Amino acid sequence: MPNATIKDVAKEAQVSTATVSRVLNDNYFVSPELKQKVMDAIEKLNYYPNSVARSLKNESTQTIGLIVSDISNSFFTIVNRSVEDIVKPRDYNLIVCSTDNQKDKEYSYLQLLLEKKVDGIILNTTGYNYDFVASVSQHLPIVLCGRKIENPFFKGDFVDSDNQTGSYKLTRHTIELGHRKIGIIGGQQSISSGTERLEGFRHAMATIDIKVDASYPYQFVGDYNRAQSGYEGARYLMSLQDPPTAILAMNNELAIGALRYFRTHGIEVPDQVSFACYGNIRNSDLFYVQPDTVDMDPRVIGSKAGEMLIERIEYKNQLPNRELRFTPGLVKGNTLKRIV
Amino acid sequence: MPNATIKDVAKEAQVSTATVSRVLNDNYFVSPELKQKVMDAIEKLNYYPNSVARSLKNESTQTIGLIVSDISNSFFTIVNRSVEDIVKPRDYNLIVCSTDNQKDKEYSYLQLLLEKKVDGIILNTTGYNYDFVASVSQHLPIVLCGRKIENPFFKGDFVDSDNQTGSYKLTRHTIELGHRKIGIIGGQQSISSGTERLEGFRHAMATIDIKVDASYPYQFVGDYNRAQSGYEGARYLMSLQDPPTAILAMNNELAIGALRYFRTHGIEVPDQVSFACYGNIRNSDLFYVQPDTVDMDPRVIGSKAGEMLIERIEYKNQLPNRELRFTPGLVKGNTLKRIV
DNA sequence: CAATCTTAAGTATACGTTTACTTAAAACTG
DNA sequence: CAGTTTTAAGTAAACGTATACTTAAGATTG
Repeated sequence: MPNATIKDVAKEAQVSTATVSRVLNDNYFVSPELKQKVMDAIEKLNYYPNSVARSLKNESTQTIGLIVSDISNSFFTIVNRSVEDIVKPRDYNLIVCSTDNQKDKEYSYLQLLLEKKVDGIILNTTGYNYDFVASVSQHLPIVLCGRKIENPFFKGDFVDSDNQTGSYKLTRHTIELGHRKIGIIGGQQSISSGTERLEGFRHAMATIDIKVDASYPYQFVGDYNRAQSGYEGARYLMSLQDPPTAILAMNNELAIGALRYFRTHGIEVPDQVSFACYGNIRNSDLFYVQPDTVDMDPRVIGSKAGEMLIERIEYKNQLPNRELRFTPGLVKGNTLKRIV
Repeated sequence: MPNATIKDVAKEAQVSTATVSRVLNDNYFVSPELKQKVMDAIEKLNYYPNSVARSLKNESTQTIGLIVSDISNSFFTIVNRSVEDIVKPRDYNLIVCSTDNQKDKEYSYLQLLLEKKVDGIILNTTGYNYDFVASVSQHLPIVLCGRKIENPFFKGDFVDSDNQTGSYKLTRHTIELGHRKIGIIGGQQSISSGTERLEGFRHAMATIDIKVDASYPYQFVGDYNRAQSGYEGARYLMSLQDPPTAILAMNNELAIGALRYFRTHGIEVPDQVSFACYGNIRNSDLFYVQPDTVDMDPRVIGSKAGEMLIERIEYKNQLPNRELRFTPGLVKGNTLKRIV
């Protein structure tokens, strides 16, 4: 037996479908007797509503898309969970998508969510589809998470840590510990956090008159989503003729790769090289060293993104663009050492 | 301007909606001229199909529900990703739900996915809603993941590591290293993997004539989803008058908690107590010790679950119940030490 | 108490698709 | 070439719900 529909319930209760619908939605007066009859019929037929039909009629799916570079990155894992915790009580669900930072995948997921008529999207964009994202944003509530979009026509919100300040703080701190040859393993420059963190680094280095440009020797551009690329960055920097005395990894994945390189190659941290990174690393309290980090809580970012998106949905996207930046602090570890 | 519909396209191309639909689905001959006109109209109006309407008509949403205890547990994070990678090419999407192992949450998510008319569910069940799950399984393809269901009427598949064997192997190995006082931090007994792993432990202990029952002193029942509970387990066991010489944690979260306890309380592993756990721990190669583990790859489990579910969907749930068990091996670390 | 207002419930349409059924014209056939 | 078959395209119904509109009966009014 296929599922009962509202018609079956109506027939069973000897009322019209309108009455059944009214009982279900409790948005119109129905006499107690009929209400009871409907309830009984629902019970008897084991009826439950069909959301698809409801969505078609209501033009709202109560579904939110979450597009991130990689849901198995522990940062996004927590973001995912935090968003879920925020939206579930408001009766929203999450469709989760990983782009692997590929333009095509992001594009096709956006298209798909559009077709699925999601009510809104939380997007950690690749940065490559800015025009398309901007165009989608005209009609669909979007909160960008961690990565800004270039297009001035973009409509929506943005949540992130204050990358430039965080990176500046971290670099300044490293400088104050006496370091001058400071290596950086950065992320893609197509991504706002990639450029902003580099910018913070650059500004801090400028305070000691070191110019960070194409000729800066201690720079490696990695991929935020591949720990392996942090590994390669560490190898590159440590293989230089005159290696840096400190290395800063610009996100958690890169940091994991770098630490892996150090460990597997017997490079003592911080005795042989100091180290720090942007962003907390899950369970790093159990690591063989405790990296000094720029604190960035995915929980807060996820919750805020969820809240902002729901607001935007409720206001039918009729809100000014908003930007929320969390100013990060430094968390002391034992991988940054003063040098003389 | 709201989105164009198939009617708008039909009008623009001066054909019927049927023709447009046929062009879209490419499932019926349409003359090249008309086809071109339709394509042009689609292009011009920036039309894309409405999945909700399509789903209503087709009775298929191309959506799969993934219900797990906690999506931020690194094991499920990887499962999630693996499932996504399997189902995406088949045009399925994932709605992800975390139950926190609570009966009510699982129930309401199941109900919700039912209403959303998902095409199938991958379920890491709490174990509490077995009757409901069994009843849902009659009509909707379900693949259980990691936790079996009691009800004999359940219809569907089951994927897991071979818990009993894995746990037996691990315990036997520990015994062979000379341990006799072996502590176990287990999971909920409402969960099949909880009981099975305990059972493997029990069998192995029986080989040295130690009976593991309610009176067994070195047992702590924890919560698979809370590392904190592994911490408490380790504290409990190490605080005993005559503490165990080895402790086995029955999943990755419990293991993390236990290691945390050891580390923060200066308990040397393996000198003061040996340790091992069931299931890989993410990035444990960077930990201060490398736990000996029973290998369990979430990638394989996720992929298989995805594949089996899709098969089950394609065969309209007309398949015998299947059970897939991965026989796990031991991975050597440095936390298990021979004692004399 | 006739005229008007209120209201509980029903009728029927719409949401955007897909497709069974229909139709008209073209292509065969003997 | 009249009769039959094929076929490209159109018409209209259906998926399950929500609700604007309608209706009939009861309540209210002067």
